[in-house]
Amino acid sequence: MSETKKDFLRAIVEEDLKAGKYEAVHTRFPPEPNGFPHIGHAKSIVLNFGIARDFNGQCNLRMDDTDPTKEDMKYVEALKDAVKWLGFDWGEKVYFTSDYFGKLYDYAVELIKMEKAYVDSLNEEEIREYRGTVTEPGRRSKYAQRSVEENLDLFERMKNGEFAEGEHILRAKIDMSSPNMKMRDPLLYRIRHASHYRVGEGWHVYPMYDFAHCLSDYMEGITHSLCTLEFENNRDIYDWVIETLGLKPPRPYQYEFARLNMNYTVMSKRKLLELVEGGYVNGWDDPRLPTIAGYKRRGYTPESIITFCEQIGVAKANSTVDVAQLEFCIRDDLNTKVPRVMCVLDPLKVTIENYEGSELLDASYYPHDVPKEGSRKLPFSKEIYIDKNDFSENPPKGYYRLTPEQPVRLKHAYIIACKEVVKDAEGNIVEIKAEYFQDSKSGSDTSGIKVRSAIQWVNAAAAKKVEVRLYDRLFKCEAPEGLEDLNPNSLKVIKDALIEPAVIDEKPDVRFQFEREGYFYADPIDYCDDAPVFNKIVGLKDSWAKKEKPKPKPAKKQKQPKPVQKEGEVTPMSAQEQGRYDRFTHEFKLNPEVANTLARDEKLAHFFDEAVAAYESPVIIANIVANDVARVFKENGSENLTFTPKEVAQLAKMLDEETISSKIAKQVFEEMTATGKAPEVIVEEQGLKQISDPAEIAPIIDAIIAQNPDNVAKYKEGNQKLFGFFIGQVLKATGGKANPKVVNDLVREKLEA
RNA sequence: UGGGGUAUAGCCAAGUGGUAAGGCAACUGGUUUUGGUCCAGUCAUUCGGGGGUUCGAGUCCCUCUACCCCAUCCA
Repeated sequence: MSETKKDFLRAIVEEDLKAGKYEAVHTRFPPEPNGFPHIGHAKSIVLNFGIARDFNGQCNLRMDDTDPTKEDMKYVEALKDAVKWLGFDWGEKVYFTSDYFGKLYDYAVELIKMEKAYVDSLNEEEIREYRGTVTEPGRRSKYAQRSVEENLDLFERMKNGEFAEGEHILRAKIDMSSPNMKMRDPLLYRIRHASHYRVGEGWHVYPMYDFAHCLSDYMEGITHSLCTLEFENNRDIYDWVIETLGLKPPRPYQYEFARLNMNYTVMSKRKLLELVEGGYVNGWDDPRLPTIAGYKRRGYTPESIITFCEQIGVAKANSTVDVAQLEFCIRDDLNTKVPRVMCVLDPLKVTIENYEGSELLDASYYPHDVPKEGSRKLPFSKEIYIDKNDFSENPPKGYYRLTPEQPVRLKHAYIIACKEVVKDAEGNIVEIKAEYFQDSKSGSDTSGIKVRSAIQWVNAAAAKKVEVRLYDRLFKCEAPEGLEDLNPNSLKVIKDALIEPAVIDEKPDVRFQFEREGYFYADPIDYCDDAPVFNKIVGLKDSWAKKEKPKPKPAKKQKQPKPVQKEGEVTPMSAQEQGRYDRFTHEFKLNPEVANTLARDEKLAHFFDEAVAAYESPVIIANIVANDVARVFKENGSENLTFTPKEVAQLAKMLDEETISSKIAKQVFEEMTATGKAPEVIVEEQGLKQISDPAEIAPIIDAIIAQNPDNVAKYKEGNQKLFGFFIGQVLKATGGKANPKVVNDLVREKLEA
């Protein structure tokens, strides 16, 4: 395992491995081949293959192809391409759920024989109706009573194609009134007289996801089956199938994580398809799309996508990642990799009136801070082009580029100054007449002229014309709903940009940084030397653009008077609960909150009463019961307790008599729930008696203070938070046994001294 | 509405009772022949709200709120 922080899934894997639950980890990436993979798939690929790599395990690539009406070989190829492009290896072969149709069928037959599955003959509408709703239980179909023989016969005839689609269906016999809708006799097999893209015509029944997936995982020896959050409710079926079939361990377990969402784009198959089929973009590999093919065509590197997936982490909270995070990853990757060249997107002619002849300038492909070798020759002469943005007749404040008063350096060449601005009839600037300073040549500048910026340029005679495709976000708002949110300016094509000749003649790379513009990629499909085409991958960060037109700040975050949250109504207590509450507050003088917790929970209240009967210290006992015991009840249920009310009373007694501190009491209670030992025994065995003697504690505090001079200083400067740090250190040094009250007093005394 | 989940900065996200990690974004300043990179620094008295337990709570207990998922013969 690398030094990178572990996400919760890796933590589970590590623990399972350590506990010897499995010999090795085995994951799988299981897409349905019914659409093109996008960056959300990349997250899953990086996760599944990444875990396998980190723990020296394996990851299968499996096509989950159980719906013959939707799947296609072209998607299989696209999925394979995506995994390969990202640099992962699926080993010997690609797995297909459709390869298991035979075995799956046998498992279904087994379920029928166990009377755990039946052929239902309700129609679609009836099935829906019988299922009930989220608040009302469903009811079972009368066909659930069919005999094993009849079910076997029917199921076989379903397979043989003797029935029409929808006439019969195979269902698991679970529980039609389960609070989990997914468990109300889920559908296992449906009749489809369709040709499957891989297995062809042989089958007339096809397994459903919930039946096929868990068994496919099992048959492949998968250990950790990772899927997205929307399958949380399906986990019960996953476990039911494996358990009911009595499959031998080791068996796989399902874990869920949040799927990737990103702002300014859409990720759902349906919406992506709408964009492609509606012609809003140019195919599945349109560089504006979040598809893998799109990123690839745009010029993103697989490394940058992988880094992105690793950076965003894996968790269970639904979230939307800022696309700026992805853009950072590709900039960061390309910065140290690609050559810098000069391209003028919006040319403005500059004639250097005092320059005669021509020369070839030496120009490194990489800046001083990129440790790579390589250079080209830059032809220079009288007529050049610069970008229109790099000249301003009436410059705004803070403008560093060329103006009538301000000279500028031509990158790798000379410093020039504007002599005259030539305009057309409408007043548009069409040309700049300039002069150059002979002794300002790049690398041997003795002119002493200070310029604020160096701009890109191309030689008019030698430059090549190129098409440049500028991509912006596909949608204009962060959380697009539909087509109406499309950004009308997401694609801007510049037909006549000018680029320095070496890019075409020497081809030092396929990706470039166009100096001061951004990163660009020679389009892998449309590019040819006679008509070069470059895609903009991502722009450079541009702090000038931000300064020039600051974004409308989203309403400065001013201290708002915290929005008062509406409190919902608390359900009133029943008469019995009210009675208990009154008794607890009056007879035992319990804190109202604690009394409330106890009174509302029958089992806790009972436990409390029994404990108080054993040792009359109601307040302490109530606190333990309402907090710690309540936790155990919540986690493990109130049956099969490993401790008794009497033992809790004993624990309270030790607390009451100050034999142990409340911190140690928690620890002892943990031990009681884990081992079932009596509290006195635990305290005795582990020597947990509280240390209250200041003489014993003081030297420890002195040592801690001596070891942490920095923190002592910070504390004295007023950092009150550090007080807790010192207490923590002292308690740690004493194994938690020091009396925290004594420690508090002593530490304060010594620190203030 | 029954059930299952989730909530830590503008966006992700660590954190298993003892000083609120890290990345992105943003903002200072320095270096710079890219308004890039790099470097230095700033950016949560507080973890959805309210109570409780504790010497000490983002972490334990109670409660409320908001959002997501489930009633496809899709996966």
